[in-house]
Amino acid sequence: MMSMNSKQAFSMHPMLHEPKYTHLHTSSEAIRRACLPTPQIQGNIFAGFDETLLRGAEALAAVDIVSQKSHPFKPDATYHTMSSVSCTPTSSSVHLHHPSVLSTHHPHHHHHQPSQGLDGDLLDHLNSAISLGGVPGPEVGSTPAHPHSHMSAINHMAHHAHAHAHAQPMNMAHPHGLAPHTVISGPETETDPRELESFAERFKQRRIKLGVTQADVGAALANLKIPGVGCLSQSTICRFESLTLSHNNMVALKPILEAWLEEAERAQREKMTKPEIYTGGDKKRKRTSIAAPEKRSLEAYFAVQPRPSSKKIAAIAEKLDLKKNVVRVWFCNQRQKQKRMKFSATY
DNA sequence: ATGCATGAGGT
DNA sequence: CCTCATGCATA
Repeated sequence: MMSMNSKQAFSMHPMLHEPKYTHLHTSSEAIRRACLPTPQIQGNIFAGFDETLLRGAEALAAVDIVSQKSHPFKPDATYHTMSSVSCTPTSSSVHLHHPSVLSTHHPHHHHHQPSQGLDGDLLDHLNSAISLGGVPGPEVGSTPAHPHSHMSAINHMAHHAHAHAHAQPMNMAHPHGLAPHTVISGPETETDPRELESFAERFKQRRIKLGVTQADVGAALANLKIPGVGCLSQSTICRFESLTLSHNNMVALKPILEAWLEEAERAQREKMTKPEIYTGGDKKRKRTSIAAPEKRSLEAYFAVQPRPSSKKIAAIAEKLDLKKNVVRVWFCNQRQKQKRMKFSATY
C-alpha cells in the first residue's frame, strides 16, 4: 500500500522532472491574474494599441448582430450522474474514463447568442488590425458571473457528508459580516466563496506540512474508498488550491479533500507512534501549441463572439491556418476559463 | 501552473 | 455541438 506520505511523486515522465513541489507560491498572485478580463500575459502590455483591433472587432460584431437570427437560449444546466471508474495513478495507460461526478446547475440565464455573419473581408480586416500588434481588448462581451448556484446531485452528497454525519469540527468560519440569516445549515449554505478560498489555503498549507505533493494527494484519494470518488490528477489538486475551478467544482471537491486531509493527518499521527513501518506507465498525446499571433486573433474574435457558429469557426480556422477542431476546442476552453472561480465578479 | 484535449451527459 | 469536470503534456 502506498503511503500517503511518500515523498515520491510518481514522476510524470522521465525526461525533465523533479519529483517535488516544495515551493510555495502566492495564491494572491493567481487570484489577481484570474480577475483580469483577459487572462493572457502579453495582453496588457500593448493595451494602448488595441484600439484599431477593437474597432475592427466591433465592426465585425455589428455585422454579426444584424445578420443574426434569434436563438432560443441555453439554460446550461447539468446534473451529471455519478459513475465511478478506476484511475491509473501511474501516469498513463489507456484512456481511462472517469467519474464524471459533480456538476450542477447554473442559475444564470444571461446570454444571448448571436450567430453568423462571417465575412471574408471582415475577417481579413480584423486580422490585419490584429497583426499590427494589437491585443485583444479586455472586455469580454458578457460576463455571466453566476451568483450562486443551487446545486443538485453532488451537492446533496456533499451536504449529507457533513451536514448529516458531521463527526468532526470542520471548518466553518464566516469571516464576513453579512449573513442574511442565521445559518440554518440549509442546502444553500456552505458555498461561500470566501469559505472555499480559506479552505483551499489551509488545505495547501497542511498538505505541504505533511510533505505530500499535489500528485500524491490525487492518487491517495482512491484509498479513501469514498463511493464514486477515485483519484484525481495533480492538475486538479493544483487547480483546487489555486481556486482555478468552477464554483460548483470547488464545492464538490471540498468535502473530499477535507476527508483526505483528516485521514492523512490521522495516519501521520499513527506513524509518529510506530517508528518502524515503512513500505517502501504509453503513447504520448501531443499537445498542439497555438502560436502567439494566432492566439491573439482568437482572443480578439472571442471578445466579439464567445460562441461562434460552426461556420465561423471554420472560417477562423482557415484564416489562422489551424484545424477547425483546434479552434473549436480553443473556444470551449476559453469559455470555461471565463467561468472559473476566482471571485471574478461574484462580489 | 497551465494549455489543449477527451468524454460524459444534455439539448 | 455545448458544457463541465478532468487529465496529459509542458512551459
